[in-house]
Amino acid sequence: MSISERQLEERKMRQARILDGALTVFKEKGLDGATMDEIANSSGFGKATLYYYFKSKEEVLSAILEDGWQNIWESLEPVIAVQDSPRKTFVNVLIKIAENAQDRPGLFEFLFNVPKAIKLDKQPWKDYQHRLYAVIQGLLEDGVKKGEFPQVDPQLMFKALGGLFMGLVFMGDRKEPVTDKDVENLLNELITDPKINN
Amino acid sequence: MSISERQLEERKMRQARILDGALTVFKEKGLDGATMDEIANSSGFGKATLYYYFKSKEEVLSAILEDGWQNIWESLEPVIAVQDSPRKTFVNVLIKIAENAQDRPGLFEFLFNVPKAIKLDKQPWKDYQHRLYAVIQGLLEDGVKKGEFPQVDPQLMFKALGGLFMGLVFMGDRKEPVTDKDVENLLNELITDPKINN
DNA sequence: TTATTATTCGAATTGTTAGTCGAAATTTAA
DNA sequence: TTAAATTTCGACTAACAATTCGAATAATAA
Repeated sequence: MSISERQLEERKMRQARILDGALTVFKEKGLDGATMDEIANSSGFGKATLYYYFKSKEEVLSAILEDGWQNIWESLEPVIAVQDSPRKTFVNVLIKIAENAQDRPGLFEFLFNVPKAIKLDKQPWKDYQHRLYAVIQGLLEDGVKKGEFPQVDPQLMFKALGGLFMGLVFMGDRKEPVTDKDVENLLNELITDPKINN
Repeated sequence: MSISERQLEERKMRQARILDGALTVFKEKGLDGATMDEIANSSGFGKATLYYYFKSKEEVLSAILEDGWQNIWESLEPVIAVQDSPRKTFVNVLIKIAENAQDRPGLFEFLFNVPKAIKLDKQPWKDYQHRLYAVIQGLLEDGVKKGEFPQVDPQLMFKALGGLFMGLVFMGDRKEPVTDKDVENLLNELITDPKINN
């Protein structure tokens, strides 16, 4: 008899616990500043135990990113699958991401910001990231084509919205969920010419 | 007789050389990944010599940032001093920054991106950075007040433009200088509603 | 119960790197 | 020319941190 279902589950719990502690330390001390000793402390295990569950420090980091991106992606799939106008789908995607971010504060900022500081390819989470960005790009392009967005180069819009959206979701002390009103406001604020509104 | 003018100058040259090599290594290996041995190699000195010119690795980094920001700021001062419409001044500021960036490729991306990865306060270059951001904010606010920009929350516009501008200056392989046409395009692309143009 | 397997962990090991030392080479100036 | 000052640098040290070791403890199953 090998390991039981329950045992497997508990193992996953312990791994998650380690990942949680690691995230805390990574965020506080940075990727290099974080030590395995601190991660061990912060997650309530002895240092050597970490190596029972993960091959290396790098693998701990990878697991955080892999897990996180997989979660985002899976929560997004149903939203993307719905056939609707590009603009509505786009708004729903942003809302869903914001929901995720609110569920696990800290994790998502990490997910979106850490990659800049990482070199190694063959990181499986990059695949999720690329898929997400491709979907958003696609929605923007379709939306622009159908006149649902201003006739801006979708690339430009992507970058501008990126900055704005990160600000909305990650900054500030907002505790309430992000609504479609919020996202529509974002879009309107970005593209409204005062000569028309005033 | 103490050190001569020429000697002082040569010393500065050597420091600059070290800073150049350090920048290369920092960009390639990251702040923590960069070793003093590599920096020594890359700049053509022995490791111990680095410590003759700088107290520590951290001081090398500080010097890069301090130098860089000071240069930006000093090149910007005359542009800012000119009394003109906020929008024109704003455009000129962006152009001047782009010029700087083209003069020393690599340095400016570093200047604008590294700060996120740094903790320690009392970094004198932060002062330049804050001054620059304050000026830009001020120009946006004045410009919005005078109707030269769309009636957007200047904070939002700041963030959106930040992303776009970085894209314009740092990405791509563009070798020609950034013109006011480019910047005006940027602004127009961002704020133009298709219902008006088409 | 008892043998086997899974889990835990502090101590030891190993490798890495920032920073120091002391001597040598070079430059300066008298 | 030569003594003092400046500059250079390879080898050494000390600290720190990732990873491994090996033994102990706990859970499982027969």
